[in-house]
Amino acid sequence: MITEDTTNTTSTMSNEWLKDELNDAQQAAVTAPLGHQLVLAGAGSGKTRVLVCRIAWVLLNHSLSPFNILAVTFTNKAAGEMSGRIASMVNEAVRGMWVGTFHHLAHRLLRMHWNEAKLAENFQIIDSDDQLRLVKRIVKSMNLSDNKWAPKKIQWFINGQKDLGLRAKDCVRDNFYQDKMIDIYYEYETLCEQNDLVDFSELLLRSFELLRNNPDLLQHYQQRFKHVFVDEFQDTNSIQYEWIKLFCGPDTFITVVGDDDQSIYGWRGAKVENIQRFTREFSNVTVYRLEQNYRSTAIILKAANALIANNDNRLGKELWTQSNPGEPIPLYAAYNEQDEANYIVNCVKDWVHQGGARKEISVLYRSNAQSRALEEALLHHNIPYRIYGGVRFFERAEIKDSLAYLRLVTNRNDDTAFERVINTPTRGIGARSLEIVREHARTHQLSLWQASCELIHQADSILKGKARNGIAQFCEIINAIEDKTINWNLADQVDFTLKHSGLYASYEQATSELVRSKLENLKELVNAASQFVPIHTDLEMTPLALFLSHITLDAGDTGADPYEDAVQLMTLHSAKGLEFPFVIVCGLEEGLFPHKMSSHDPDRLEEERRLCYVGFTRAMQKLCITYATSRRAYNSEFIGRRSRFINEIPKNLLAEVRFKTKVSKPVFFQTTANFAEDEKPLYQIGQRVYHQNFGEGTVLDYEDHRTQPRVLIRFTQHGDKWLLATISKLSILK
DNA sequence: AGAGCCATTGTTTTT
DNA sequence: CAATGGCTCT
Repeated sequence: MITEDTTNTTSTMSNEWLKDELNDAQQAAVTAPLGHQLVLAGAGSGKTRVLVCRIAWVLLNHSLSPFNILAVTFTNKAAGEMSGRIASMVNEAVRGMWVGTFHHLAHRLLRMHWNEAKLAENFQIIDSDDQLRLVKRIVKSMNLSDNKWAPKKIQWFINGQKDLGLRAKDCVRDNFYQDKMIDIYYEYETLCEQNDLVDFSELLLRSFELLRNNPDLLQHYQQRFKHVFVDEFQDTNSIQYEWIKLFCGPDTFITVVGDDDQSIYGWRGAKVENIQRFTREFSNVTVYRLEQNYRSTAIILKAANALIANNDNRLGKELWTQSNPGEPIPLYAAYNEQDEANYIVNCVKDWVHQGGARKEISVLYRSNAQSRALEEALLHHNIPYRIYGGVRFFERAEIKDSLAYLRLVTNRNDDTAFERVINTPTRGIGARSLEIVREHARTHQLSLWQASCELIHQADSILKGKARNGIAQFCEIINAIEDKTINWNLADQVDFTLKHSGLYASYEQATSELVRSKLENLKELVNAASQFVPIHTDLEMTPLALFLSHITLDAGDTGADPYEDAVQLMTLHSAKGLEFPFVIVCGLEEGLFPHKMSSHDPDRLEEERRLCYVGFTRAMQKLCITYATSRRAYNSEFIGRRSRFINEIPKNLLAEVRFKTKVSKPVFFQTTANFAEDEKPLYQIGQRVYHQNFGEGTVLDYEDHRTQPRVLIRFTQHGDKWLLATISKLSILK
């Protein structure tokens, strides 16, 4: 049933390399006798190296083949890095080894055993965007107001239940509110079944049930996997824990690696307690601690340690380093978010002036919305940058439209895809005709596709004229794409779909720049298809089906282009597992970081602090932190205090960039305009001004404790200058 | 049927 | 303030 390479290809290496490359603690973990292991690995302590070496060690010294290894990570990046490093260490080692994210491996299981999992062979994976649409449709069809029953809340609820391993039938009905939620959950389950759709949480839950309900299968995998490795164990949720536990048979050893101080996914169900639970539920677990940090300078590490020491809920661990102290951490108090962004731009310029590369710099922020001010500033100064997260490529509307066609080609029962593109581009099918199709589908228990086919072929169809032609045309398009391109290569297939669906044409007509970019995106999709190399070739899937799965599972996980020298912008969450020579953590204000949604609850506050800790510990040589006194949120601007996290860093590690201002009496602008004495504008920090010789600049500071009041202005072209306030002629820019 | 306008509403983090 | 959704007008 399962055919894979079982040859043992690993015996060419000696063990000497371990002695040179690893410190004592690392060596102990790597060379330990077989058994259950818990490795508590602090940030930058060589966690991945230990994991990789341990796998290599087990292969070399315990006559196991790669076939016996299961290694689970959270991100594709981590999985890729792991298999790459193992491969370079042990010849050809990864063949037959299962290395991947929870979601990938679960997906793989379901593809291999779709029948036992009670799925259609051509089931599709939906992302959270599709999921939300589905929930919206259900809420509407149940005649519930989406004010009271916010689709996002319901989506959250459903995923939460699935993460706990609960089906709709297992949920406890405590009150009216939950009752309704569970009803919707039921509807959602049915809809997914009918449409052969599987969401992210479903991948895990379904594959868990698959193994639990099929003892033969379970036994097969338990015997196959002699050694299981789990990375970032602090981020596992309930179902993932159970999932892992299932794989561990009586003869399976398991190694988990984690750091309780870096647990930042509690909000989506991750349970740090899984670490302690692991030591309880698996017998004779040996605990290893990696506490020497190799990444950061001593000052950065001290700051991070001091910060995290404020958390009560810790397993306890103090990182140390032999590195040199490095520079104190610059702390910049910006006037507002623009000033903050400009300061960051200057940091980038300085770094580059000193011979650094832009791609060595990462700017980290709490929420995606913060990227805007940064983008504007970087754009304005022509500094190449790259944003991770935010609106991802495959989430763009035009791409989703294209994918909907491809999904229908793969599976006609995909109603979500059907609804999305039945009238995109417009072909004369309105809400009324669509409702007829929906009604027919509902009464006859058909998919929308099947209903359409029946309706257009009935002699006395309720569907008339234009709409009927439109639907018939649509069905022909889908069928034609499949018939014609069935043996074509993937890129041509996608290209033909875009042509034949009319999507290309609909964007080609328009002239606006916005629409042009959409056309570019479509071409980029074809390009992505041509670049696509299927990995799991052993699965019996068409290249198209593999491509579609790949897109939903790997969307947005595009790593940095090594040739592109761009500043890296990302949230603190997506920075986990990465490191950069120069890290800037911005927006350290109460209410933003820690976020106000988390400030009330002590547990969630600790998670915010861990997030900050993660941010600080990404830095290798230089760390810089900033906050803004005033920040434009949605309607108004709000004045924030500096984050408590800043105050938790010992003063002597910080270098405040600002000068102390001593203002005893108002200081006025000398402007080019003629103002009456009493209406002369006051200097304001953050104010944009223009100087005849120096051009545009921003007021950074002012002081009047000397005989002459003076003002510090940061000019875009000429850098920082102190000017005499009453003499320099400045005009105010709005 | 479709475009465009107005109003409402939501603002954390994501595999 | 932006983005989405619903409504109206053509």
